Amino acid sequence: MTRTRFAPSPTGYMHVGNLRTALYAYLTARHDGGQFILRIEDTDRERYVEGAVDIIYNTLKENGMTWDEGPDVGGEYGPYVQSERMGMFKDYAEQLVEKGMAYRCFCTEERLAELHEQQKASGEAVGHYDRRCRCLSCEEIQAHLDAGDPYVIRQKMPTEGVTAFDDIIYGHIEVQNAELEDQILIKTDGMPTYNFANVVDDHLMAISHVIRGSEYLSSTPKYQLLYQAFGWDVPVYIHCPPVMKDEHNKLSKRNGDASYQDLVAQGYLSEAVLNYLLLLGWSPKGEEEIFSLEDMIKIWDPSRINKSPAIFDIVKLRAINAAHISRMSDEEFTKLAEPWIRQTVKSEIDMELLCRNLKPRCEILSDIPERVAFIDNMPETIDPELYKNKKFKTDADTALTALKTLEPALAAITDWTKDAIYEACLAAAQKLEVKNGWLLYPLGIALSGQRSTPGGGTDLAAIIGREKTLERIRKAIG
RNA sequence: GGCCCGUUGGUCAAGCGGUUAAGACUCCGGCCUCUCACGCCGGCGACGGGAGUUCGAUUCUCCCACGGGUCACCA
Repeated sequence: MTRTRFAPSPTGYMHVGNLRTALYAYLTARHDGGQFILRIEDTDRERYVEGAVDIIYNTLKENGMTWDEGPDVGGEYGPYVQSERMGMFKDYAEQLVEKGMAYRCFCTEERLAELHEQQKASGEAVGHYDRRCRCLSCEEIQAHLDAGDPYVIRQKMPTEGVTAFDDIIYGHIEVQNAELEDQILIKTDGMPTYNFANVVDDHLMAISHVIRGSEYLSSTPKYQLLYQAFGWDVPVYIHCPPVMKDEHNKLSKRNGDASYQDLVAQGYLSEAVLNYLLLLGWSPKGEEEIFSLEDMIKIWDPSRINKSPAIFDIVKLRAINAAHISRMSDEEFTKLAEPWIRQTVKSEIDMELLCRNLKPRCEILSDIPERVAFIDNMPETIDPELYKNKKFKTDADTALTALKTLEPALAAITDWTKDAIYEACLAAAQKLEVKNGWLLYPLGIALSGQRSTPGGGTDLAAIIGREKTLERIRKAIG
């Protein structure tokens, strides 16, 4: 049974790299018909941010990623909040001590610091604990214990040989055991270190696939040895490369890079963000790139995750967002777009027609307010240059003629609809023996005061209504 | 610095010994068209470097360069 977990720390907004990891874990579980578990790793009180857990819940929910077990929904492997599990780890570490795979270390922080200085001075391999307490006699240990000396429990690493593991993405990786430090499992306060808690939790929760960032690649051999020491089955490892801001820097909330929440606030669709994230570091087998979450579950294959870091490209995200918008129904789009339109347009308009015209013209929702602002706010004067169009051979002079022709023709319309307006304009053009564009291009300019508009002249007329249309034409005629 | 990992156009990427080295985004043309956009057609643009192995390397091996990660009683 495939069981994956997403184990975020509640430290604030969810950044996109994190969301991507959640997605990959979710997809791996769902593709196999397995379970997706949410575990909150909140033991770092320093970085804990109030409300961050809700952000995690909401982000996953907004994206349709449901979890089968978690703090809020429970499950048979709980509790799912790490801080509530803290008491259970010491026993596991003691088991290892009894097996001779771990040992108590009574070295003080001062000695460790001293050791570090010495190592630095002598130029030998820095950082590693010298394993002094590894060969303490029973009597010595008992003496320390009797004296009530504080101690940590360290993992006893093999001194020779290699430890190997297999990663779905990176393949077979081997490291020399001599490189490994006797890492601390249980701190002096009796609480586990992250690495230890993580292994025990994953085992206890029966996690079958561990999906996490590639920064854990170098600590995985230690994890591997822990699983072996306990005699537990090792999970399948899937290490994902980081999402980068540029060639050198990881995307992070620290330097204010866009979080998922920021992107949504900027008018990106959550489906599009998720779709983009799917593609950032992973590629589907075929050519199709636009997917719903359901599609993703079907086609997901973790072995196609790329090995190298991927740079986050907002331009591509925009394109994916546009693709999702264009695939929406007009009704759906209208519902989403209306609040954005209403930011700059208060007057009564043909909302449906506007939205139909807007849909293929906006890549993200926040493009909208500025695009439609002309509806309520026309510039005082229209730059005559705008009337120039090479193809239709128009300029300010021809525009004047055109608008003078249009004014009575439009004024005569009783049924103010896009079709009726268009018909009337066509008739006028025929009468004048000119191309439609010659007549209609200036109309769009006169009604909007800008070159780029959501729809042609007749669309605009229908959208803003008869009164405004005639008023603007008359003003343009002067 | 030690160890681990990576390196295909500007970006995301396919490729898994023999290909005119896909595709997407961007950019540039053209078509369509009542503007702009959408759409369609076309174009520019890449295997980090050097040795091997091989009849043949983007693909395998080694070295170098560059980049990333990791070396806590943080998670």
